Amino acid sequence: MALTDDQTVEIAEIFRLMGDPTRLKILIYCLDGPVAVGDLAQATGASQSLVSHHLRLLRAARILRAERRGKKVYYAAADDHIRTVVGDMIDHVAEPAEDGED
Amino acid sequence: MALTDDQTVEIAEIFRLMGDPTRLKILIYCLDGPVAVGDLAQATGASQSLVSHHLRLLRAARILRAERRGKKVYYAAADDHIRTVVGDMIDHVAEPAEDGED
DNA sequence: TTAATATATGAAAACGTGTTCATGTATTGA
DNA sequence: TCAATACATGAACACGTTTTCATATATTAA
Repeated sequence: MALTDDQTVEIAEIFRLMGDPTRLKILIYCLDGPVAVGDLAQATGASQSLVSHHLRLLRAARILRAERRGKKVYYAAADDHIRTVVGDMIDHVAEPAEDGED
Repeated sequence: MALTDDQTVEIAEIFRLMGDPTRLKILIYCLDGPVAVGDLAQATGASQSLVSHHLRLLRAARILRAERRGKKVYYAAADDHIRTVVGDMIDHVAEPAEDGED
């Protein structure tokens, strides 16, 4: 599986966006279904403004997608790859360390 | 699957480390087996010093593990979760975009 | 021990990112 | 239209990170 330089940079960009605790919390809350911005702010403990800023980045990278219903805007994971990647990482952290580490 | 705050921060840290193009290139080259530092520098086009700095971070986070053989030090992915996460992400980028995006 | 090769590390420069605050836009209901 | 709710955005501050350069450590061979 050979990647172009652009593809590598694209993947790095997605990982980078997942690499901030506030953004990752937002993302995890969105994994199981659409969540409104206000609810994300409350769940994460971050300000509404900060959540919106992060949501814009996650949306631009196609990690989340937005859908307006009336006054509220609901965000959800863009696709199953995102869910799988985060799920794998959760497994990685949950699992006891493997043999031979330092 | 509920995560503690510490676990969320730990996962974010791993994603963050994968989120730099130079580091991600290093990581991808290490996915299929141990690679020496000098070879990583040549493959990525980064300086030996920069590669070493990045390797230290990847090692500290248990994303890569090091093994010395004579003068050379070989780095490889620490476990299968790492391989799986990167593999999923490669699929994500390779796949055509899903329906309904903007 | 000395030289050569391979890797690691400390400090500083250059650059980028997360967060807050104030304000703007969109939607609904009266 | 006016007020209220929900979300988005621009600017600026504060902070952290990537990278380079010089130098140090480890291993092997002579």
